[in-house]
Amino acid sequence: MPTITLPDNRQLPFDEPVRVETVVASIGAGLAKAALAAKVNDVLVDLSYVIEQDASLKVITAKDPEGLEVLRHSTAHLLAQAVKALFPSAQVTIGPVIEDGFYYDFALERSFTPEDLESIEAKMQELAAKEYEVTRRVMGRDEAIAFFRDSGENYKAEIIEGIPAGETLSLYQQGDFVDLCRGPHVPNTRHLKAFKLMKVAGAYWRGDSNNAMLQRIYGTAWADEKALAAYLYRLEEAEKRDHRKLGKLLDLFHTQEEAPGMIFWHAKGWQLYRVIEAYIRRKLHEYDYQEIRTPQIADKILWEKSGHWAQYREEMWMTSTENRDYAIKPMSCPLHVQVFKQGLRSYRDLPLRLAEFGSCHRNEASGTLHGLMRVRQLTQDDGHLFIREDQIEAEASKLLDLVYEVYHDFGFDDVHCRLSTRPDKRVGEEAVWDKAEIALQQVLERKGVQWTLQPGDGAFYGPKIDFKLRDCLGREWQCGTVQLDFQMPGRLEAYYIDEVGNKVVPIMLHRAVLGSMERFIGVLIEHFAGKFPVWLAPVQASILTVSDKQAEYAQKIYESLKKEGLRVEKDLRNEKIGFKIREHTLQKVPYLIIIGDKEVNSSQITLRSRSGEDLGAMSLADFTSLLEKESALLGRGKS
RNA sequence: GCCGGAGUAGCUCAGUCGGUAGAGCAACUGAUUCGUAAUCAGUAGGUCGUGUGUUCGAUUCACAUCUCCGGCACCA
Repeated sequence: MPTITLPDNRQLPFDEPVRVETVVASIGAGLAKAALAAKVNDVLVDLSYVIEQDASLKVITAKDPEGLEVLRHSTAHLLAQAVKALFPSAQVTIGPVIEDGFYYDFALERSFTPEDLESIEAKMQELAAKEYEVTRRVMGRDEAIAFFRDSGENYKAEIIEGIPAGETLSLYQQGDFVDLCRGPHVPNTRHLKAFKLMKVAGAYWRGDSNNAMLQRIYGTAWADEKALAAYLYRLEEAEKRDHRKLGKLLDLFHTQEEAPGMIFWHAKGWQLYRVIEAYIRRKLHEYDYQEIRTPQIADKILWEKSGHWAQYREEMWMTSTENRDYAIKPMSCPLHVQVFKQGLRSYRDLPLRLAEFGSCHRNEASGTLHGLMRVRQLTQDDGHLFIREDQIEAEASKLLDLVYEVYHDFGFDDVHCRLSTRPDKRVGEEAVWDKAEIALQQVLERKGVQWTLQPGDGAFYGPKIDFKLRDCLGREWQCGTVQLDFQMPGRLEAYYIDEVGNKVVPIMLHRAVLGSMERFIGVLIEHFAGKFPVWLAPVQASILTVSDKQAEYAQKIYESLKKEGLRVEKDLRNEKIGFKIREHTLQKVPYLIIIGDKEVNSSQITLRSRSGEDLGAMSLADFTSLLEKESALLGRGKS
């Protein structure tokens, strides 16, 4: 005799076990039409689920986040159904929901073409319109294996073989299409309307590059056409922020075939770079670092000792001369250890904080290169702290402060923090790893920052905390990192003398705040969509004359602003003022200074903001103090 | 590295079912001196990513290769 409690605390008594859809129908016809699934005692279930005991019930529609997930998941099934209809020899594998959509992986002897995608999508529309009931049934594990083997679905059978014997599995059927799935699913394909197939790509079976490559079709699905259109518009807008596009448009940098994965910084991009570098230098000073500079290349022997050769040989660039092999440095840590090792170190010297804008070369796989985000020559805002064991917490904690402070100054408040633990390929004893992982976790917990665990993702010498920022399409890029290392100083024979005269191997904290300068600038460009705040903007103001007559006065203004240390450009061309404004606005210059006869006569300037606002006439002194005030805000104010 | 797509003027792109290519913007020249997002006219500009092959003839077809784009794997 279940009594069902609705979210508004209304109670519905039933005489016997009842299907969710029956309950929903008794609430109202409109709701019954919109219902996709339900939460019974907070567990997401199908509408066909039978409630036997007293329970709470919440009906899920496409308006709920869970409803959207169900919708997307069912759309993935619809995709598989359409593919099977058009390509009977295709085998289905998995089709999960992802952010903003779903994908489904298929095994097929040939590749899907973009044209195939169109016909598959049309088929999906056609199938959805048939308003198939989506039905659920359970099957024993062994029976399910046989079922999928018989239908030629070997990948599905393999998945089920990984499930413990004796378990029962749920299968979902719509028309003649059956798929193994945990569910829940929409009750009828008529709910699937607003979807679009986005792209086709290769993906390894079970995510392992030793396995066969499957064909993955990505799609997106929404509650209605309007939401779908809004999503597509959002993508279009995001593409306009692409740092590669803006890098060209704003004349910041370029890349070319002869140097894949390496950046040619143009004057404006390099100006931006230098401002960021100068900012970091101020922070290094504030946090008691010593900036150093170490060689670009070093004997292979050093890398063998440090462990890099064994772990990362593939990615290291090599060069040789006079029968000696050298590696171009992929990172600075072994070289910083060499600096630490010069002279005899005392426990009183610790913590010793060394920093370097280290130019590193890594032979990244060709398919991974991506604008500024993934390059083969990168500059880390690198640092290594040599510390005693009792200093771990204090130093790691200070690092978190530094990282969050810096990100805040650049206007990033959406930082994803990850703790990565021991990987398969590693050096060092398990007990040391235990200690290191616990230490980092404790620091995170005491700081009270939000973080997630990434098991197996640590560096080969120790666990790490990573800070990730998102690009305009929502892809995450690792920027800052804090890595605890109990291995490398010992491998490279570094030690200090403790209070009682013993030689002790220091612990090393590797850290980068921005990560790679290149990547950080890439994210920064997209974050601001090229509209850099005044302190970062390569050109802070452009001086535009209305006609030739004001050239001399404009030149004077230009000189005095330059003398103030401001980054200004002048545009004295014989062009209409509207044209000049357009050009400099497209260049996203924060302030335009308009000089006409009026300004010459009153010894003033007229100011226009990047957003098109007329800020009126003012003296040069007023303008410089305005810029100064705004620069002091860094990236924390308006952009 | 793997799967798929792409590479044509400085930029954005059109085009050639095999007969050596075109637009807009930019550049250059001239006219215009014009007050808040494009003044007008003219000129010049490309061995169609690279190599090899097929062909009377290749930017177009084939093969190889490089780079880029989207994923996957990787990411000290």
